[in-house]
Amino acid sequence: MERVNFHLLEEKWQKKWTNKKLFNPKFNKDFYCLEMFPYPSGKIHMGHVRNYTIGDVIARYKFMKNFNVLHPMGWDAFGLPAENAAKENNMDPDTWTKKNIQEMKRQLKMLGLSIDWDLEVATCDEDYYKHQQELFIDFYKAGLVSRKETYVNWDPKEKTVLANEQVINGRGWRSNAVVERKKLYQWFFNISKFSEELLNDLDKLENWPSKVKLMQKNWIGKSIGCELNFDISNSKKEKITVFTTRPDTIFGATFLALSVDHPLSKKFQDNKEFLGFKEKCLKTGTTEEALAEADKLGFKTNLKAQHPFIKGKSIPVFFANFVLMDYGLGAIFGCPAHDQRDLDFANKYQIEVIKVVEDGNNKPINKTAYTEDGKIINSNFLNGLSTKDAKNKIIEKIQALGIGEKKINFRLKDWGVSRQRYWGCPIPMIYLEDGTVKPVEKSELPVKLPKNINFKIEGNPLEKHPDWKNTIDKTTGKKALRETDTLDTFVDSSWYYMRFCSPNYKDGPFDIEKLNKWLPVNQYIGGVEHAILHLLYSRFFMRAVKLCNKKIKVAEPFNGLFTQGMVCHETYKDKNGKWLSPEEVEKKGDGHINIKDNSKVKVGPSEAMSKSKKNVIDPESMIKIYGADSIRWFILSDSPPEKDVQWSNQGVNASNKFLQKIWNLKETILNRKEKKISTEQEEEIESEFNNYIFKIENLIENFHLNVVIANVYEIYRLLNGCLEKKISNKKLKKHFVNFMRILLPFVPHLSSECLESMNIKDFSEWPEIDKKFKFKNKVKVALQINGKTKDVVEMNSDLEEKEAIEIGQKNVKVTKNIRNKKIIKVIFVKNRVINFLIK
RNA sequence: GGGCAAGUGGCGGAAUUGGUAUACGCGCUAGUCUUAGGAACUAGUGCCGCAAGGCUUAAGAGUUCGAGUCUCUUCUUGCCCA
Repeated sequence: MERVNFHLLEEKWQKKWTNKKLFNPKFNKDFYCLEMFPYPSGKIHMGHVRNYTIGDVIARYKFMKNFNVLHPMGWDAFGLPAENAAKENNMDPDTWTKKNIQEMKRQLKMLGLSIDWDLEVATCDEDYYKHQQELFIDFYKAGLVSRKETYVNWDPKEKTVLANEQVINGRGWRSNAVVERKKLYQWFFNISKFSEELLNDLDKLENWPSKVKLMQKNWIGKSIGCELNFDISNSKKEKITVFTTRPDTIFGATFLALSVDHPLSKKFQDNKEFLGFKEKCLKTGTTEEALAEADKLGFKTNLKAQHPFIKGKSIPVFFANFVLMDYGLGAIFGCPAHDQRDLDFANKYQIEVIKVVEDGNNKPINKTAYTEDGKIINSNFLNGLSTKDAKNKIIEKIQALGIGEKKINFRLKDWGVSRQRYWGCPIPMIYLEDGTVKPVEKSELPVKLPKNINFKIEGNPLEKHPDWKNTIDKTTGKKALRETDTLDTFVDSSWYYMRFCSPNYKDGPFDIEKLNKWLPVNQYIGGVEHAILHLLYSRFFMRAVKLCNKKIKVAEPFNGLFTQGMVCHETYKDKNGKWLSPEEVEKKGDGHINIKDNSKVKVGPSEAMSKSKKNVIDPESMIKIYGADSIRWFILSDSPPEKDVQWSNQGVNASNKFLQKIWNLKETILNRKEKKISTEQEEEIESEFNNYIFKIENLIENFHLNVVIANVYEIYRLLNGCLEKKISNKKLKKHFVNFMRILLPFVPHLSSECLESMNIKDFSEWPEIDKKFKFKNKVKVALQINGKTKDVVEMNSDLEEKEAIEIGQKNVKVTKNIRNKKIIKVIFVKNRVINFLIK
């Protein structure tokens, strides 16, 4: 049998698809299929292969189902690695990025993806970021952008601001340096204006994984609470207003804690001890986790607050490191018995602990706070109520007394978008000498990045540039300074799916008509690591854009979302504990050896492929050995797409062998001698084949791609078995052609070649289900005695109860079991089960 | 600590959603052929048992004619939040 040359074949079909512009939209029903675009790091990795293969199956399947498919690809091209490369290799970030894009594009093309490359965009292109600057200005004018001085997570090593999720255990995710708090003027997108909407509209996203929706819900973090005023007994002018989500525990309040930035701190600005304390606080990160973990530090003031519901009770006022100015009001009341942080603090500073929620034991609260719900005690008029009822009652009371009011609080804060970096989209704002801050005129866009930056100088490259920031305000002719921060790269990726609808549009970020036509994205596919921020920011952008332009009809950017799992591989360590890559390791007998010196290798657990652990398999070298189709086939075959998949060389090898067998089957069918024909046998096959098509359609629509592949193996067996059956060549060829059509989204090169050699011209048709054969005429029915299956027999489908039971009763295994016993009852489930209950 | 998933052969995993548990693939075993290979083909492969048969979906209970699937308890693992 002829060996398939996968390489020649794949090259041939890739050329054909490109030349024919096969993937430019042309039908009527629209389908927008989008995979998360990659960061151009230099080479594609297996995660990309998996992501884009899944997307390609969906896109090609929809294309064959006569949809007009939009399937674009682009590059998330701004970001820090380009700057690091610039530092290390003295290379211009632009050149470095474009080179990587070329390389990765070449590699992606080897996979034979059905991408319309005419739509390609890179976020670092002037043509892209120009429009992003327009959007920024539109948002600014619509009141969706603000400039605020806030604390940021400052990475002292990278000299830049980190987002909360880039801080891991108090350290920078990349640099591993201890993160500090630093006050900076920052640009913000006012995403919190949409908190309620972003939360409520999650319910409308029916085709999103509920896991992702839950994560977003928790991230937005809506909580109901109230503000409450405390009088200061020894300073009549002052009042402290706190925010709390637990007003029901007010009778357990034994201290107040203020943020070091609270307005009252001004009273202590000459107090050396306080200033020292404040400095200490800045060493703590700003994440909730860091705050909870940190040692609780306090600075006791001489102020005494008056408890609003216990006459004559005064409680001490502290400044504390775990209270932040930008959450709530920067002031809380501490109820140590029912909040762990408060309890840790109280234990440290010998503050009274009063239990006000019944915890089911009579012991006093010691080291662990009781944070669950329960019955209220020790609380005067709240006694006996549940926490929930007490919350309502106390809020009512507080409002009636005019000492506070009900407030809804969100965990979601405004999105700080300023980054002190070069390789990003310049923020199109200028500062005049008189203090005016204003956007750059749109006619002056884009604000371009300067070339010839010296990356050896520390700090913000745009700030350090000799003259880039000097400019002139177009309208007044006055001297001005440019904003030298660039935008967070999450901004770039928050609207690229909009740009794809009209990537070459010159008069704005997008052609609104096209935007309305294509959005929302029907199927978005990517890693679950973007479940929160990227998706939330994109949802914000869609709303912001809609707010700025009433003609836009789209509410949510992504209708369907699928999050795929990671690609994993075993990890290897040599005798010295150093990581080894799979190429340096060989399997020998039961163990593994280092090919360098035959020494034993320690095999670790399978983990997500990562450079640091060296457990990486390079897609291109795999394609060079096995061909793209084999790689595509394997990466889909072994695990459900939403779960992690284990890379296995044996698995790829098996995929490759199977594809070769398909080719051989085609050759055999083409050379087959005509057989005698039995209509009955032909119909049986026809019916089975129809069942498979029906089944596979459902499986693809539900992303059970690994099960599709299991079914394909069965179809192969079915067709292979047909060779010797009484089936005409014509019928057999027809089935094989349909088989190839089912396979086309998965292994497009091989199927195309097979279809061509069977003289098929149109590859864009998905096989139709012949309703006549949709359901099997024979079914297998389980015969049970007292619920235990004793035998399985074939019966005509849809047999009525009486007839079926009669057949069942004659079955040998059944009669044997029934002997000497009485049938009390028979349970009959059509086409499934006959269950005899005997005694 | 809280929330959400999940737990099925030696391994990756199926199971039409309450109706044949272990499909399909890998691996393994035996055999055939050969230009002796990391090829191809055939058969076998959950556990116990010579067999008839019995047992089996992390453990235990419950609902049901019938439970991998539903309910409760316990254990383990993963993810997210703290």
